[in-house]
Amino acid sequence: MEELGERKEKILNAIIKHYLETGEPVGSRVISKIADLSLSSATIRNEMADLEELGYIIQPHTSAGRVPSDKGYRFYVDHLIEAKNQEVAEIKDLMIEKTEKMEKVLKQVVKILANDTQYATMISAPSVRGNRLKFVQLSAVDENQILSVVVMDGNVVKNKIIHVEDPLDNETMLKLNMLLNTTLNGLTVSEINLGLITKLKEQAGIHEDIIAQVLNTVAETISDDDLEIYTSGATNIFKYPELSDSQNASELISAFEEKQALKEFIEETQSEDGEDTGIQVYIGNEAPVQTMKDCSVVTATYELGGGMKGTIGIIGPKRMDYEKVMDNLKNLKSQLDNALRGDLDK
Amino acid sequence: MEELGERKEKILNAIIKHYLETGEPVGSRVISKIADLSLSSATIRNEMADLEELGYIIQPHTSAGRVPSDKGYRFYVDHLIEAKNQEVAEIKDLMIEKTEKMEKVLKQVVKILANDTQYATMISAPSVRGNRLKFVQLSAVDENQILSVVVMDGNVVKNKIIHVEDPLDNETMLKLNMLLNTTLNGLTVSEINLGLITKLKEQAGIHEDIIAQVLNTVAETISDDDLEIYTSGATNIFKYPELSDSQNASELISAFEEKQALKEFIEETQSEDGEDTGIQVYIGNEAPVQTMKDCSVVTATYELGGGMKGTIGIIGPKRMDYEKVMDNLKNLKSQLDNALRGDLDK
DNA sequence: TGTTAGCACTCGTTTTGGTTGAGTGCTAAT
DNA sequence: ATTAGCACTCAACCAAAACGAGTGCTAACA
Repeated sequence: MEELGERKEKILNAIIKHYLETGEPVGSRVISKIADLSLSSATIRNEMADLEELGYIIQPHTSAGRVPSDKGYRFYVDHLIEAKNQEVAEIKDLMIEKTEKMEKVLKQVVKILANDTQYATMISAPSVRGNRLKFVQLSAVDENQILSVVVMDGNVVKNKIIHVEDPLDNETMLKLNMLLNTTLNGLTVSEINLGLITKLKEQAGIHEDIIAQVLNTVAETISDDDLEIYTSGATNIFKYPELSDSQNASELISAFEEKQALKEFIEETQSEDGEDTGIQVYIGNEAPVQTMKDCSVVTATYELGGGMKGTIGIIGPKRMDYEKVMDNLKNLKSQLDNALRGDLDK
Repeated sequence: MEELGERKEKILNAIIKHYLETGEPVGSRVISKIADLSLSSATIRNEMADLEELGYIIQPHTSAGRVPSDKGYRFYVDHLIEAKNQEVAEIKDLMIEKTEKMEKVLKQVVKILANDTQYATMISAPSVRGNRLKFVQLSAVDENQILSVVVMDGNVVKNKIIHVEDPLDNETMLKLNMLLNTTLNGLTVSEINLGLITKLKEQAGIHEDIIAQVLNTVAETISDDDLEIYTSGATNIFKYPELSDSQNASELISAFEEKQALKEFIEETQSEDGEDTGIQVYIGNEAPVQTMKDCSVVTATYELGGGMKGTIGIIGPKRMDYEKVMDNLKNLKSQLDNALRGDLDK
């Protein structure tokens, strides 16, 4: 990337900052008044012409002020990160109650975040892929129904009703439970391979269909289409005119409703290893989802140990308040860590 | 309600029908051509003037055609219901897979419905208030954690992790399980009164806190803020210009996101006993929620026996295709009945 | 050589005013 | 009671004009 020179940088920064606030194209006069470098509008104009040539800013039409380009935003954000990286994120307490259901925590978090930032937000539950089985139990609910309960590390509980033709006597039930627990306990899902399954079924004898259904439950637990995503504040989009012309808004909100696009995002996010901070910024077309080409998306990945990863994301206009958003996310990231971890071993 | 006279009725009907199709104010000429009564536009004009005076139609501005008022729609819908009541709803098979999770069925239904009608749709899971306890079980997950599983009639399963200071020995656990099951089995939640609770705790001795937490889980199961609502097609709103000016659309979609308003709706719906068909139509201000004053809402209540009730709703513009929507709902209502009932005892 | 004042120019936005046409209400004829 | 006819209304459309924010360029200046 080209070297800009201090003055140009300052001007570019001023332009972007002002644009972030107003959302209107910003002209040379404004900058000459605002920026602490005392220069006339004419000089600024010259510099702006240069900046435009370099691709950092854009003139929407001949006689309008300038607007940051994606490249401009990128510059801004990158420098922001540089500047911020040293600082320790100041942690205001967001009052996450230590409620026992992760689902509730997440719903609460995403709501708070949306409210606080006034952007659209999403959060994915930590994927339990690679998570360990902790406890399995079958119990007879009535003659033809067996309830299978599976508990994974992190207290993710999954249950399923299994239908059987003939009632199981107590003893068999006990034996099956024993078998399942001793065999599966402590395993990750990926460790349950075909050999193991065959062995299990063999030992279960005539009840192999039950085993199959239990394993099915386990498989479901980590299935990808089950990746839960919570969203909030989708309608905040309407607060930003550049996003809210009905065509655009409709698509965006649709994406939020469907959640399919969000999943793609989260996968992308988690694969692309976010540098040290774990925070990533996608500006405009950088986003892996076409629908969001007019937005910026800031994501953070949180981890719970044992490879459980989740993603928080904020979707807003390109002129979002990156500083605030990134601080917020950093903050939340650590709090989430605490809250959920605390939850786990409490 | 005033008597209209056949001719006025015919004209009113023609106006509304035409308006439903086009969404444009309809003038006297159009009606004189369309309606099978051969009258000149002038005559129609006279009649229209009358209808306006009676409040069935409205002139948006002096030199425009007429548009149905809420009262007009109401007239139309009421007569529609009268006419349709005799007929048996024709049942096309919607291919609801008999998957075992109610949640999935509902999500699927609401999606199909939204897709089919092109309106916004919602569905509430059948409330288990008044539902019976079928099975309770505690099991030790590890030293400090006990998993409590509660199964209600209709196979609604709820679980909760309970934290304890000291591990429980096997025997105690067995005793507690026995106690809980014998005492609670077959009871509805409202039947679990204070006396019972005290008695239970007494018998549990030092483990009364565990009992308390189990009961808590039961209480949560039927708590009102837990009333699950699934929605789909909220963005269909954008398809109807009269609803999609950004102010309106934002509020509406917001309502869909928050779901609070929808809850109010569903409560209203279920209390107000929908006549024989179980289908209700709210036009404009008839809706109990202010946000929807420019919409019409059609709801149907489905029942699963044992007092479990759920509500399906369709939210669209006032000029929605009532006929289609009501047919659709009637249809779905019965299918849902089958699918979920089938699910229950399968 | 870098900065600045001045000025002509551009171009989107807003305002204005005129035209159009669908639709009405009223009146008089049928 | 119905209808033809006509004057009237008014939102919608369109083109021309006025506006003004902002530019690029040039010439003067430190």
